[in-house]
Amino acid sequence: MGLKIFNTLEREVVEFVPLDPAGKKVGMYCCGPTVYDFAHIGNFRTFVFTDLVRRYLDFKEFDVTHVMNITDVEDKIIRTVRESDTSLKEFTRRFEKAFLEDMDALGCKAPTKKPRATEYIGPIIKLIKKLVDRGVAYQASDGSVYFSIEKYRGCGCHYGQLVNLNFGEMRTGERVADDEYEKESLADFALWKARVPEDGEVFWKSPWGEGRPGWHIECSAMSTELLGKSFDLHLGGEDLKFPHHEDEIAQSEGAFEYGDGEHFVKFWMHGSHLLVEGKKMQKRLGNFFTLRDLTSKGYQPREIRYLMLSAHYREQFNFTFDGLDGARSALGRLDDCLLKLGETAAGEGTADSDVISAFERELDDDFNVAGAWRVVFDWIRDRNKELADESVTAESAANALATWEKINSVFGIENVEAPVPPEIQSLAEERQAARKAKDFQRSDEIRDQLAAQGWVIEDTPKGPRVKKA
RNA sequence: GGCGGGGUAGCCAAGUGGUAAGGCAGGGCUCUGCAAAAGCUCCAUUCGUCGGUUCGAUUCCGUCCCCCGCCUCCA
Repeated sequence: MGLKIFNTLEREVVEFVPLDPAGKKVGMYCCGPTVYDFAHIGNFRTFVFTDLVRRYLDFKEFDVTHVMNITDVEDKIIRTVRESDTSLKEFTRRFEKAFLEDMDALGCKAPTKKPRATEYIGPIIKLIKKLVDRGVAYQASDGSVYFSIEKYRGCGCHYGQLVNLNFGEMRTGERVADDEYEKESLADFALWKARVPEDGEVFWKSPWGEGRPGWHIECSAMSTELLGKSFDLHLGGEDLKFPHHEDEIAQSEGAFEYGDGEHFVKFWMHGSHLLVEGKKMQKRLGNFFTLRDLTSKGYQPREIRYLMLSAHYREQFNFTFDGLDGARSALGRLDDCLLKLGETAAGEGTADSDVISAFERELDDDFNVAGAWRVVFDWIRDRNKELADESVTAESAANALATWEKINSVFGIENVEAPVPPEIQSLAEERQAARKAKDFQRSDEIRDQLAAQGWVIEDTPKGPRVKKA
């Protein structure tokens, strides 16, 4: 069975065939965070999407090198550093740490490599030098180095691979006016920004004088440095298609020699944005959430992850609190079933290959997570039926758990069981004694008391089961 | 204005040229001391609009309406 993905480059769903002749190694690059603030759940939708791709490639037994950059030098960062007492490093490391903690909480596997832009200034300069030497970049009178789209196109290269560009028809809004540099053409973009007083102590030496890298160049430099001039997969949010990814292509294909049919990146994948209650997330609308905002409201990261994994990555997704509550219920159903299976299981199980291949068939189809969840929930219902009519054996339960483990290696919905505190446990025991004595008034009192503390009791034929509400 | 993605039950969300998965919420029943959990069951004659093609369209074509994203340092 082969994986098919929507390749932005081709604008259609195509078979995923890695560059590696053995079909084993996969180089994957994801545009990571700019660490100037806590990331919001919209950002995390993209990272949960890239994690799904990463995990599924692992599941398919590809040998994946997953690179995610950390952008730790950028206009907003420099401004904030200047306005505060911290150093660039101190400031960015703080948010990098927070970002990685959030990623971990959301069940995202750590990328193989997490290069920081500031630690790749050498390769960045090397790459810009290549572009200047090849005549597709120039230093302007302001000292900055720009990429010339005209010269690039003149070399027979194609600018506008990911989006259909029509510069004449484009709206050049306020954002261009902000960018007052001495460029030859409006479409040109900065590779190296000459040092200005506002940059403070944030600068590096280069053949073009002191300055700092432009936005796009870091990704070209780090990806080609770590994955080679051609690699398999590049992912990011849909807003990055243009200009960021388009410029990455231009910088890389402008700098390196590519043979016929060779490209910087073979497959591009873009995740759609998250809306909140039907609207774009904006601070002034009050619908701007970080992961920490949600966890402080009592939501669990796994619930957020589940919610994000309930919609196709190329569909715009509407985040709602109703949806988040629904995610909790759905996960509760999974947890309960798995808990019961765990109580019965013994020995090493074997995953049910029919279920796994049905699951795989769905994900092979450009990550049809909804279809995959259908397979999971149909399977859960069957397991519950067996549990209800007591036809589950220690072996079948173990097999079911092995099946789940395989599924969960892709979905990564952690099920951390809260340990039952001793005082809760003793209350539960007291209630059970009251029940035995048919003192239902007392036992219901205790149940209410437990509920008030966030614990629920389920009476089963095997005795009471205490779990977190 | 240019480019792109959508409109499927109360909500979220798959899907197919042959008569609508799954999840959440809701109703009923079984089980239970009562619950909870679970099971069974009900819940879109209908897939934004209007036309067309077809034996048959939600699925193909065209029209229109609406929503959303990008258009130069935002995932």
